[in-house]
Formats: sequence, structure tokens, C-alpha cells
Amino acid sequence: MNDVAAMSSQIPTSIRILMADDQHLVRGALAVLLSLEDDFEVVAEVSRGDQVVPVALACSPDVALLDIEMPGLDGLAAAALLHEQVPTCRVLVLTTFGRSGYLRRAMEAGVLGFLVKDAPVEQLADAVRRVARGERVVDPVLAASTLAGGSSPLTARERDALVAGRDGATVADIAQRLFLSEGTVRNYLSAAISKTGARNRIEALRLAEDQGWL
Amino acid sequence: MNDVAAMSSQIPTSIRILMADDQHLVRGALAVLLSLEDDFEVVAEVSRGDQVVPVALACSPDVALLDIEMPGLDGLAAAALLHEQVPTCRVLVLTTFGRSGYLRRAMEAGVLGFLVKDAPVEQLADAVRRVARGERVVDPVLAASTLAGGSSPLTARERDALVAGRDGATVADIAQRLFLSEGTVRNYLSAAISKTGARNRIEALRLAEDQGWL
DNA sequence: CTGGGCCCATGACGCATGTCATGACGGAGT
DNA sequence: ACTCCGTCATGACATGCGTCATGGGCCCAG
Repeated sequence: MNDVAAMSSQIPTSIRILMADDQHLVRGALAVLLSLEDDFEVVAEVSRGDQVVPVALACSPDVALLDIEMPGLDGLAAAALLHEQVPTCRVLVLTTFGRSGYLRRAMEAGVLGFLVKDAPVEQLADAVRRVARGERVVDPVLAASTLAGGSSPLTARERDALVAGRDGATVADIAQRLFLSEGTVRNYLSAAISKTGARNRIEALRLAEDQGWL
Repeated sequence: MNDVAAMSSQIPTSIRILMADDQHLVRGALAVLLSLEDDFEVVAEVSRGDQVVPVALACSPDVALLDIEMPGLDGLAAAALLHEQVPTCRVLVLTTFGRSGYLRRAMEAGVLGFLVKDAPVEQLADAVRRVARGERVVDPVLAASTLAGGSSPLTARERDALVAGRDGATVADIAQRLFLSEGTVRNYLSAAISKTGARNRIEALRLAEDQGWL
């Protein structure tokens, strides 16, 4: 008896889930969907990335289901923090975009599962169970293309210069934001453009984003 | 008896719903959520805008729940077609972005309800019921900002020039795509930039998009 | 300690871009 | 009929942008 209890694995207790997504409706709907399975229990819902760790500390979930696009803190950053501060909590990332770089960054953040939002519904519950068991769950097609894509050739500052120009800022604006000289900014942008094979910084931005290099 | 049956309004029959969203997971989850209400029946699910009308013709739903960002055909265009070809079907648009222009275009397309995806969950069922009854459902805050925004100051070609430059195309590229001279393109872009109050065509693109002028 | 890589900067060159003036054509409205 | 407005075009000008060469400071690995 003692032995059986100590096995810690197969008491028929439910999997405790934390959900993070900034869109109330989809978060709620997914929570309902998961709650219908009788071995799941959604113990917390948050709408901002920076709430993930505090809430996880409070209610110790088995699995955290994180969206990537979130205010406050990016879901991948949240995953990294979570992995470090609440290592017992496995992470399943659930995102709209199947970008290579997202997957790469997710893996670096210690994420176990990576699911795209247009996966068939049946897959979700399955993925949660497997992640709870400690298995890796990744779409093989996406995994392959990620491997093929290689890792980012951009240096930190080149990346900074690119993202600082997202909203259509001029070189002068970017220079101000990064506390750099205009010439330096132009150099970084130029490097980023040539590395991505683009002809504009706009195109470079788009390409880099698709590759997940931002 | 005859009279009662002929009243057509209050037989306790369920509201037939068609769902269109390209993300399987959220579409499925929302469908489940709605199916839990016993006066709802999700009779069809599609993942592309161009499937909306054919499927609606086949299964004659009372309410169509349309996402905007969809492959094949934009949800708003689908709504317009639906309104014209299946006028008995009321439309509720459900979108990620609460952009003024989306709302405006939705209204022009004969849409009855407009709901953002981060609305609280309880609101969805309520919105569906009200739309089914023929009531308008729109977030008052969004409605106000839309009214304030006014309608697009851009001419058709200015708009064309802007959108043709979305992916970071050069002026020469845009000129080729629109079969115009480079100078003309520059003129259009210049006009668009000054009308939006931007300093770049990139910024102009962003601003115009936020206002829904594209 | 000596490359090599990244960070930061400067200056100069050439092309792309944004602005402006100007003009022609056609449709819509008074 | 005349005028306004949108469409298309040209040419000229100023600025912004992308490229390149060059150099100094820094840190890390060989």
C-alpha cells in the first residue's frame, strides 16, 4: 500500500491546468472544452503574460497552456520564467502562427509541447495529457521546417534596429529610441537587410518575422 | 393548433448556427461552448470564407458566426454575399481586432452583430440570441470611436498604391503591379501620406489600416 | 597576446523616396 | 457650358535611405 501511494503516478487525480490567452472568448471556450474531459481541471485563467508565474506559484498547476501573443509579457518569455521558477509545471504553447522561430524559442524556453491553433480539436486534450506525462508534442512538419530554417544570423542590435522600425519610424526615430547615432542605425539596418536577403527594411522585417528571428 | 404552429416565432425550436473561422481549435471550442446551450444547434462549420455562402444555402442557418481573417474570402466580403444571397440568415461577426474600419465595413455589408474575441464569454450566447431576434449587437465604445473616425479620405488609387506596397515593395514594383508610371505612384503615395498625417508610406499604411481605410 | 566578432561611430556616394508644380483627359454636378 | 475632382503623367528638387570603407573599444577563445 505504502509503495503504491508513493508511486506518485497513477492515483486517478485530475490534471490541473492553467490557461493564458488574452482573448477572453477563446480562452473561456477552450477552458470549457477541456473541462468536459473528466481527467482535466482548469484551475486558473489569466489574460496577461506577466500574470503567469505569480498565478502558477499560487495554484501549482500540472500543465500551463500558453498563448504567445499576449500583453505584458510574451508567452515565450513567460514560459522561460515559468520553467525556471515552477519547474514542476510542464508547458504547452498554443499559438496562432506556426512560425519556425516561435518553435525554436519555445524549445529554448524549456517548453514541452507546441500546438498551432488550427490543429483539429481532438488533438488538444491528447496533447495536454502527453505533456502532463512529460512527453514532447510538436507538429513534425513544423519541426522539420524549423530545423531547415537554421538559427538567426542577426546580432542583437540588428534585431533591435529592425523591431524599433516596426511602426514605420524613420532612421532618426530609431536612433533616438536606441540612443545610437543615425549612421550606426543605418549600418545595422543595412546588415539586417543583406542577411535576410531583402531589398527594404520593411521586407527584411517581414522575412525576419516569418523566420521568427525577432 | 394550426394558428400556434403558423406563428413561426415561438415554437421551442433551436437557433441554427453556422460557424466560420480558419482556426480549427477555436472554432471547435466555440462550437462546443454554444452547443452547451440547449436552444442552440451548430449545424455547420467552415474554415474558408468562400465556403460560407454555399454551405449556408445547403443548411439554411438562422445565424452565421463569421471571423474576419480567413483564407479564400474575407469574412466581411462573405457577409455581404451572404446578406444578398441568403437574406434570412442574420450575421454576427466575431473578430480579433476591434478596428473601426472593420465595424464600418461590417455595417455596410448588412451585418447585425459585431463582437470582439476578447469579450467576456457570457456575452457570446447573449449576442447570438439577440442577433437571431434581429437586434443589433455592437460594443458601444467601438461604435463611438468608429463614428468619430469618419470615412476614408483616400481615393481608390491611393488606397491601391498603399496596399500594393504592403510587403515592402519598392515604388518600381508597385508601378509594375498597378500598370502605372513610377511618378504617378509616388504622387499617390505622397497624397496618401499627407492625408493620413504620416511621415512614411509605412506609417501611412499602418494608420490607414487601423482606421480600416484599406 | 592576438585574432575575430560584436558594438559604436564617422563620412561619403548613389539611388530611392517624398514633395511640388504643371498639364491632359474624362465624368459628375450646378 | 463651366467647374470640380479623380486619374494619369512628366520633370525637378530635397531629403531619406542603403551601401561601403574605415576606425576605435571591448570581450572571448585559441
